[in-house]
Amino acid sequence: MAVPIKMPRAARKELMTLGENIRIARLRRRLTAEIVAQRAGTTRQTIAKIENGNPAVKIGTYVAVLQALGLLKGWGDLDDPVGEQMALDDLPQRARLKNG
Amino acid sequence: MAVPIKMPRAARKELMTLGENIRIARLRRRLTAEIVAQRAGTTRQTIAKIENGNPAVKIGTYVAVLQALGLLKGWGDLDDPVGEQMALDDLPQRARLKNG
DNA sequence: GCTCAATGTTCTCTTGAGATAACATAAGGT
DNA sequence: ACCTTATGTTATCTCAAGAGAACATTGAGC
Repeated sequence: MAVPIKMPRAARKELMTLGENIRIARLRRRLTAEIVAQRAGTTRQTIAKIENGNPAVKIGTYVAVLQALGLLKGWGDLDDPVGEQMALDDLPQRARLKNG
Repeated sequence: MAVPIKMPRAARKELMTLGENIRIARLRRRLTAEIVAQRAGTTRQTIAKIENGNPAVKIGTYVAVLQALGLLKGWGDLDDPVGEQMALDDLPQRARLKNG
């Protein structure tokens, strides 16, 4: 197997958590990797990569797999602690750093 | 720009939501795409792809970006409705479909 | 414990993502 | 309004992800 990409520990851990959760969800539904792969339009090898937390998998494949497991809805909603302190109206379209 | 990969509507929409949320989080922090790209070890073009919901971006890059914005923690925790009805102890290591 | 399907693992080949650079456009601050 | 910089956009090139196949291993169910 290809050597996993170099990544910060925390990031790697989070990906492994996500993969493990996906595997658990799959097994709870008694679905084989092959079946999920077909539904998601990919291969079982890629399903394995996802479940192992391989960072070199396209987000589109992840989303397709989540959808195949019925876990997609609301997935894109991040809750941002900073957001609670700042209205959307105050957002600039661009971030300006120095002197302009 | 390359033509986005064919995907189910719901999946595409969820990705666009995630990208928009990432953009909002970035702007709230007054960070340029360039800065976030540097922190995440990628380029501003890829940041743009993420914010536009392009499904052909590696999950590792997403995770790095989320980390750069302080949004990583807990991201890999999916809540599975099915999970509430089934203990982890009952999980098989493999999913068996037919007669074995 | 036997069987066979599910998963692990490795290989080759093709394709497209991502880096880099260059230019165009537009928003923010003064 | 101006000027600077952030972002949009496109093009080229490289390299690895992903598909597909083939074989090894292991677990679920009988």
